[in-house]
Amino acid sequence: MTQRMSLKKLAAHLGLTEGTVSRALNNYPDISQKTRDRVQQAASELGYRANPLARRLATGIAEAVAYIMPENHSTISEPFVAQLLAGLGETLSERGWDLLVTQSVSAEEEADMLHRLITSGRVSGVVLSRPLKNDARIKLLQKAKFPFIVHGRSVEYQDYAWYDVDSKAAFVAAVDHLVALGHARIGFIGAPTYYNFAQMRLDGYKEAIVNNGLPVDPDLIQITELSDDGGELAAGDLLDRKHAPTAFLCVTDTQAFGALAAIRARGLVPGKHVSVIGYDGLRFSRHTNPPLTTMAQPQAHSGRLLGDMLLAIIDGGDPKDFQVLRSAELMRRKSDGPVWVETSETMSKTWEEQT
Amino acid sequence: MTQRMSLKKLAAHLGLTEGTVSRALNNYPDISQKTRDRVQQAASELGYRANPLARRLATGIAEAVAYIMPENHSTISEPFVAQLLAGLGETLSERGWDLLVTQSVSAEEEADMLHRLITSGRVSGVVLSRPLKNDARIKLLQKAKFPFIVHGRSVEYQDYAWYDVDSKAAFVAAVDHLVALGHARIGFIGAPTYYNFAQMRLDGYKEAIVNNGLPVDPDLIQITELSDDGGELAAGDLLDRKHAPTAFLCVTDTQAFGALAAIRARGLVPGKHVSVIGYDGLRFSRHTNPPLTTMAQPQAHSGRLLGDMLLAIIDGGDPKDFQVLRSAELMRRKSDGPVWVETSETMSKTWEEQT
DNA sequence: CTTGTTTCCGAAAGCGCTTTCGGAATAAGC
DNA sequence: GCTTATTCCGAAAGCGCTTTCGGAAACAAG
Repeated sequence: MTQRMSLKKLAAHLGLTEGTVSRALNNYPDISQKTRDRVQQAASELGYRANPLARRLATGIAEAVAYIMPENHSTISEPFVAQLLAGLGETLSERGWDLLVTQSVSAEEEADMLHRLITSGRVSGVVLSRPLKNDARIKLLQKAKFPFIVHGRSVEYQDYAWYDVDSKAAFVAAVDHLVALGHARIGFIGAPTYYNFAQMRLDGYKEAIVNNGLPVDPDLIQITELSDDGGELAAGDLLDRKHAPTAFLCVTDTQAFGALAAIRARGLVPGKHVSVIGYDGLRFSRHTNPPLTTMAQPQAHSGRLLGDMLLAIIDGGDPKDFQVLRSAELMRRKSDGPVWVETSETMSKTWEEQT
Repeated sequence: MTQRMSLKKLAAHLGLTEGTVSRALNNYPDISQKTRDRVQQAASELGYRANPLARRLATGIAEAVAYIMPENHSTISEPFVAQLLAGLGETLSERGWDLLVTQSVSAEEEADMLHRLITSGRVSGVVLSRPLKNDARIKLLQKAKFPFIVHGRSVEYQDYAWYDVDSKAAFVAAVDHLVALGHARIGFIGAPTYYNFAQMRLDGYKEAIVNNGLPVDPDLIQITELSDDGGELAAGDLLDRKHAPTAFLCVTDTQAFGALAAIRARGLVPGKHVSVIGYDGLRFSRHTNPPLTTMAQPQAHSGRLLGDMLLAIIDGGDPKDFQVLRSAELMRRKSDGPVWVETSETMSKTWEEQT
């Protein structure tokens, strides 16, 4: 362990040329089996490992992939990035590749950052997350013909690879579920619709409302920020109105946490007086008060899956062949229930007075 | 944008030598101000950016840092890795450096992985997290004289850089708080003590118990896994005993979630019949039932801090000069309260019957 | 035994940058 | 005006590996 082993030293030790040793190690066909074995054994005995930087420069293959973290890290909105990174890292390490993590400061800066990243040669592929409705990053990557995959879908999703959960269908199911419970005034707590996932969930909500013969009431739709506070504010606002909704559908579990808080703060009990359903299926959601009913997305091996798909594309696969849509499932806990029927006594009272 | 700009082309364009252009761009003193300006302007006009791989190979500086993710990603035990990564990434990107993320499969493999990582030249520094009591990784890095910083402390923490929260003191404070509320039988729900943080918290607990003139009862100490389920099992076990504790101290908020569940499952109300205090101060903890009282650690800019310290060490700073200890604060919510005094009626009844 | 094939390895040119060294050109010193 | 210092740039040798090309040696074919 005096000095790091180098190809040159290995070659000298074997009485061979650097080029020959290199080809022997990389299983070139023009090396006899005998010397190949000799070289590989010596390499492992001396603990030789090619310097990745040198190899990458020589081959032009970065042997690394970048994960672009979504912004909004100030909220608890990213409970699964650790899981996703673990999965990604697992796939990559099997190939000996590196996983880079980057994060943009602003949206405009992000395109710039991404451009620098892919032209710098540091990575051979990119995984994007939480795409916008009309995402400049996707356009950029497509134009550059750079391998990438996106976690989620943008509006036009024909031509690139993605992994997503059908949250529109999930919201349809959630609305249907609530309607079946007798709810007719269902509040929607959403996120800015430049996020395509927010748009899709809103679409699902509206579609299902209509299909159930209910009116789409714009007053019942609140767009707010992706945090518990956002959810609390939005739900509170809706609850304080004349015709408060009897149920809430939230775009994320995190917002649903806030909605629960808003309901409790008004002396009502979630799941009894007012229902709320979240989306995500965070492990944590079972601990809320009451335990949150939510549309759980299968996030088990999404990291691995994304990694495998990206590698396949880097290897020359057609991105169009890599589009997988999973579906979410209603995980019923305690925050939903039949619409609260007011008794004759309580009929004329306000919520507050009922406590 | 036909072909990526190279030093060679830039040099040709300027009628200069590659070496000269390189030195001009890197502000070497042996380049006249005039040509330096000329070069730098041309470079920015033509959008030239040095190829990082080539630069790294030539200089021997990896311009990258690795974050070793803690294992246990199956639990929700790592809610802040996203935040930490964001902070780290921010610091690094200001310098144009990369952030690598790796994760080990097994503990033994980790030492190997780490050794390969630091000898491969891919990174200039490493940030470790959640050190074990006697951490082989730290020894390895020290022996190799490789720049690193650890998030948390190991047993011997004189000679290297670390950032940690004084969780021992936090547990002393928590015990004092509970004792002041009249609690004399305080259960401790801990984690395997090969994690040094688990050991330190246990030490704090024991020390405070003794200082308060109470007996350290081994039966009150449960070591379990770092998850909500672990906490629930451990708390349940304790609650079902003859002399159940009147309060729980949990090593993490996540475990505390489980403890709350165990208490509620037995028809008791946390914060009234049985107190529980967690540790971490997760944002999420305000949403439990009831809202969790916890020792909140300042995790605001830990990522940035770790990054800055590591860079300073890489720049030649003495690791011993980079040791910062923050303290946690009691964040009182609703899961703690004075010890439950049984009335004469309930005196002889069991917990279950009281509901 | 010659000619034509294969097999296998050496030589050398990169990959795109950095950095040391030496020397021409210019400025300073007397 | 000549010597001694400075200033500034060119030349060249790496960094540690890969990959193409050509040719000597070994083999097969006639």
